[in-house]
Amino acid sequence: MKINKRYQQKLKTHQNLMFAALSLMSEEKGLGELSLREVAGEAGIVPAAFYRHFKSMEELGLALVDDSAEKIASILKDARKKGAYRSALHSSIGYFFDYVSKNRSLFRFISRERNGGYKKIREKIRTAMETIASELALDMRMPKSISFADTLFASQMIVGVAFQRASEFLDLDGKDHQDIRKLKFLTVKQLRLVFVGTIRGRKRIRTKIKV
Amino acid sequence: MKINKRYQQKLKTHQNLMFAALSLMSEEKGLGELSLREVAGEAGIVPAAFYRHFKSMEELGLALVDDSAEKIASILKDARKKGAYRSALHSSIGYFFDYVSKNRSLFRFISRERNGGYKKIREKIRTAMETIASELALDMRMPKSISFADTLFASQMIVGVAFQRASEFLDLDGKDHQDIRKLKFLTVKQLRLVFVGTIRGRKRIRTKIKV
DNA sequence: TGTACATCAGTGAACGCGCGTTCACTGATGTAC
DNA sequence: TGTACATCAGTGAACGCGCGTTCACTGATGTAC
Repeated sequence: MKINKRYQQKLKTHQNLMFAALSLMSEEKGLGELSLREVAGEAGIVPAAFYRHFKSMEELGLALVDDSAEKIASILKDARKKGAYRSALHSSIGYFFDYVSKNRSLFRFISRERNGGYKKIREKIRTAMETIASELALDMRMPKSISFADTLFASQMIVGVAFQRASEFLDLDGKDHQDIRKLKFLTVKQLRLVFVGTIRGRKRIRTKIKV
Repeated sequence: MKINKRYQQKLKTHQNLMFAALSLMSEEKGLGELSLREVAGEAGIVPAAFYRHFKSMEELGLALVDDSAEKIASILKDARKKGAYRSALHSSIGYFFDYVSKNRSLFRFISRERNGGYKKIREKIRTAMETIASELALDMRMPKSISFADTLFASQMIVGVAFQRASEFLDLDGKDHQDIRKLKFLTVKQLRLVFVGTIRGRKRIRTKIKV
């Protein structure tokens, strides 16, 4: 009973193409700035063969969102497991930024295409972020007085904050140790504010607020 | 005393180029997807003449950030003035989304390039957002117990939320009236949470929080 | 197992196209006298 | 005011280049008998 060699090779090339695209993205280049030819070249196939796998770069991008979202979700799940006995916010944040640092292209891709690139891709990323937030909400231990709806809303904000800060983090990139410390501090502060707002926001406040 | 006709014409073309670039951006195209030739064409000059004004598209982009940030800042300032006697958050939000709707390309450009495009442009946008947040902080009436530093931090979050939601708003674009209502509702809720978190966050909270 | 045919991922050449950039130029505007 | 020269925004042609896409093809792998 031989397994299908041809099919396996195709899967391999498929993955090579996605990996190639991710690798070719950088500080200055997103999906939209990549050419089909350079991606094919990097993946070790001829440009025409690209079409055996995707009908356009946009389609490759959509596949890449699926892939990246899955990886990020499992990374975060893992981080939550590891941090199970360390509930302090700032140590969780430490883990998170470590992961971002070790998976630059992944986070860069998602951050960049979240508001740029193709509309379909933006929408897919937003859906994926919702999914990640839902998973986070299920794992989050909030006071019993907080409804699941509020927990979910908080987790959506947390995911939003995390991705935005990850994007800023990637631009600091190794150097600027002082700036990175500041960014982490601000992230902790911002997330703490989300928790405070969620937990203390049950009662109506009356203040002169104007925006 | 004749004014300088040649210089005025140059300024005009300069503005035409920036306007052309902004107009050519759309749901699917950011600065990085525009070609020098199409921008020059739209502005009514020959490609080679582009170089009389900018040495690259990136430089045009940087000029565009200055321009857009200034416009958005004055729009927001205006909105705050108009809303001076209507302190309710949701009516301010209403004004804001109206402005976004009437200045799509402006907000689209900033949202898109904030995390995508060229690094220099990202940095310039972030600086501009800081400036806008500072101006907002000065105008914001917070309880006396809140320090200016905390007010500033809140205003930075508000600006961040506003731009992120503006970006999502632009993708709903006219249709999906129900989704737009939901988006506005979520924005109000999110901003309210920022205020609650800021005002009630003075005292330390102790809860089992894990991220 | 061996043979004959089908499948199909990847090839390689070719195409027309728009791109960024260069260059010598033009002619209206500005300046010095 | 009139003249002679300088400036310089915009021109138009040319360049070499990488692009996406098409096509008939190849040859290893898979399948039917």
